[in-house]
Amino acid sequence: MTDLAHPDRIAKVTRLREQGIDPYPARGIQGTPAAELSAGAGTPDEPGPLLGQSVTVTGRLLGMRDFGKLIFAPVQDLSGRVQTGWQRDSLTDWWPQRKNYDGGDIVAVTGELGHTQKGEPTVWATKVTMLSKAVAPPPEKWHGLTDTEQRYRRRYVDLWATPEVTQVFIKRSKILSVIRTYLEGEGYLEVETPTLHPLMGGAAAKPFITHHNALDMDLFLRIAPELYLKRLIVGGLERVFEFARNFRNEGLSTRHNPEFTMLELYEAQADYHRMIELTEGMISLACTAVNGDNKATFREVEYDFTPPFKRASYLELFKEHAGCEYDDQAAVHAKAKELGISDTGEYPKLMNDVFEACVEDTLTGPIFVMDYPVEICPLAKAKPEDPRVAERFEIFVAGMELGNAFSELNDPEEQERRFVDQVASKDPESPGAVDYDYVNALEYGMPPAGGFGLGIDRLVMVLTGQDSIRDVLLFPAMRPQTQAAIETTPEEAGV
RNA sequence: GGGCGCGUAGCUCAGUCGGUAGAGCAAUUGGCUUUUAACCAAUAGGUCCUAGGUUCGAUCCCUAGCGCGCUCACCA
Repeated sequence: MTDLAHPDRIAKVTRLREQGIDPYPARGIQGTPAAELSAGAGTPDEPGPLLGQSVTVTGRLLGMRDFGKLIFAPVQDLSGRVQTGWQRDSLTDWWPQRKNYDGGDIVAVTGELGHTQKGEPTVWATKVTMLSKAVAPPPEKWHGLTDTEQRYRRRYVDLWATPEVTQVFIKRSKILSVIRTYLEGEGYLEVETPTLHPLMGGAAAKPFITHHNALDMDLFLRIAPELYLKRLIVGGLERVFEFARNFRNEGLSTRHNPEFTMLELYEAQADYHRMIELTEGMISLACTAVNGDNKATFREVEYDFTPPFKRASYLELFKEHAGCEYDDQAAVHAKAKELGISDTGEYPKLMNDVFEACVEDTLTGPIFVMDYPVEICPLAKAKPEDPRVAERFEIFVAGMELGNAFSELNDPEEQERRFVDQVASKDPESPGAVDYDYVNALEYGMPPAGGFGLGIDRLVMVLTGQDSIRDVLLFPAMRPQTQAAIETTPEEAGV
């Protein structure tokens, strides 16, 4: 037992057992959702279809009020709450053990559905069954859990103590479901690719490194599924998508969690224009699924996701906000200095840093930023009409990058050259070795293809109006709380 | 990693201009058959985040650390 278990409640567990009652019975009891009972009872003036029927409700006891010979005991389940009324005269045999029941306990209550004098739908109990005794007391009934640390650490309490939290995660599930259904309707195949990668690639980020004992080799937790999914396009699967959990060994913020979910999809014979169509389609559907229409309010600003979204050219945005041409190195260096951006010696990175500093905050969105300089797009195909830029877009909402797409590079020679350049780069986030197996895949011929990656967590933030990525992750990354957890090394844990 | 803020009962919070702490809810006991933040009375519950320092005395002041939040940096 931890010190959260209350001695009085532990004593009640013993008392229940002494009375021959199992406080943790093996079988559950199926009931009717609380919300259905509330609705089904109607009002005293307009009785609902369930009024007067014998019903059962199963859930957590919260907010009990004891009047001596009558106890009002609301029961909460996933659907909501319904009040139950326990009367001594209807529960004669059971009555003496009522004191073994506390707020937080999981119970089943059976009885006739009726109303109180004030018209509150109420299950008038003829039977009360303990399904699980809570030895830890619930949070304070009015304020609930407000300490964000406690909410994230003890989500198993937060979810029922803060009902809005549950709604966010129900919406997250709906968003995933709608996107999946949409893509399947477009002929896409959902696939799963490795999470343990022998080489890092498909994005630029610091990786987590782990070790496989039997193979005696280091492996990277994937930072992106991109190169595997494109291998499947070479393999002829034509349209594939994956809800990929990616891992990046970088800082935490309201927009960053070390593991996050990215939807990536690839479509043969498509280009980035087709990716725009899919992006607009899935985001609009997802928004409607959770908000009823194409509007979502995020950080006190309303966004409209009715297609088509705005488009703007990277080069033009650069000129407009940075005040110089993207390839005017002297001017860009001057601008970088003015903004206090450190120069790593890589001009394309510096140029893009200037773009991000000058432009990103202005991208209220939803907006597609189109046609990025080819130097910062190692996996994208150059635009035939203007080889200075790659056929790539990023979609922004609230100044936040939500997704990234391009017409995929499928020239093996060009790909190999760009990989070699990356490896030679001083950037510590560049891959350490060329992925020759991927080059080899391209040598077999990858059809022209469009690809797209969408940050699911950020999309959920925007669509559900949550300011922090932690509020859309059930268990956001936190430092371990207990000293024991900190001091237990992997070896001690038997790993 | 930098800056700012916070850390007191199971929960939500007061408070002590330095003399080892209180309220409400939760819990326990008693009362109450129509409440819905029920009510009334009583009881119990605290390493005041940790470790040093200053002091006759530290929960309070100082230093360091730990944890959390916000923010900046980082972030294809």
